[in-house]
Amino acid sequence: MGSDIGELFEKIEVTFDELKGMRAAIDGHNIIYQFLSSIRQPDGTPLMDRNGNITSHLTGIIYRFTNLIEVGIRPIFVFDGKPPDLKAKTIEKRREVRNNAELKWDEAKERGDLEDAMKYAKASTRITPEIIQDAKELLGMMGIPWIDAPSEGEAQAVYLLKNGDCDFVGSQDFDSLLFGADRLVRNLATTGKRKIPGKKLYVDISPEEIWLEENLKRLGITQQQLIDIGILVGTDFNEGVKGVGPKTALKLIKQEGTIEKVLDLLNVEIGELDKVKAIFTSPEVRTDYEISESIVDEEGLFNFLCVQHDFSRDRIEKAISRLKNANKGQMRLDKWF
DNA sequence: CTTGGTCA
DNA sequence: TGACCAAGG
Repeated sequence: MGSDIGELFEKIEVTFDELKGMRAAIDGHNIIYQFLSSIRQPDGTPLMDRNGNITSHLTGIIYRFTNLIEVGIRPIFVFDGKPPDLKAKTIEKRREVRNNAELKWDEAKERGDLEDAMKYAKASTRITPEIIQDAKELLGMMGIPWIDAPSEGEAQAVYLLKNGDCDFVGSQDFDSLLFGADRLVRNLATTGKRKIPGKKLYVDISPEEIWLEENLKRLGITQQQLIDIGILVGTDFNEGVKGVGPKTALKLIKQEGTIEKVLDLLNVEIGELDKVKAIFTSPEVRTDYEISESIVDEEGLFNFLCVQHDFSRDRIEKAISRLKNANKGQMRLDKWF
């Protein structure tokens, strides 16, 4: 979300075979946002049931995670709790951007500009408590465990990783690296086609992993210095220094050693620096969670998706049977090893 | 985003 | 098969 530090890291393409059997801590907010913003009609309208409830995220979750479970990945969703106070400015700014985009979406629709309509519709994506609630209900019935973080979901996901309760963090964002995620996997989807924004061009996208330790070694920095770089560039919790991007930040941190010295050199300040640092170095996490994969609630899924939310019977029956078969395969495998 | 039909 | 595309809810 916040940190623009992605370009500093080396990404390694990875196959699903290599990820087979692994537990993935999924950043729930991140993936739901992606589904909501991308699963839309040409004029930007999201998928909805007959009562006008948005269902784009449910579509995304049922199909993508059926696929992932079928290839042997075991997801654990982590949801955001209460944001740190320092995030208030970011949240307010996002709300303004959303409201503005909503107006422009309407205007674009009126003048029949589909491309603009889609652009502004995506920018107006809003995650409501109902959307999160529906997602959790669906996950439960799919047999996918989820937990609530007390604060930042990414931080909780990294705690799971460090605690041995998952094998990697799955997110498009790089923030988990600031929290110390040893292994981050991006593009965790089985169908690898993605549209290039604004163009009618599609490229093949495959999963890629980022190993934190190797990257720190290659960059010649410590974890603390990576956090310093993130803060210089800007995070959800601070604004960052104007004119300083990832490359400049890396250079300055390597040259000066610490963010304090860099700020002295540039003669600028970052408000509540120690508090921002602490969000990454000692984040608020829950340690008393329980992760339990459950069985597929066939009837519940059919009722929730088809009866309540107007999903196609054929498609959902197929997805349910694939889910059940995948789980059976998993069980058998567990018994053998 | 994913599915599933069509067509070379 | 694989590329392409409309539709999904």
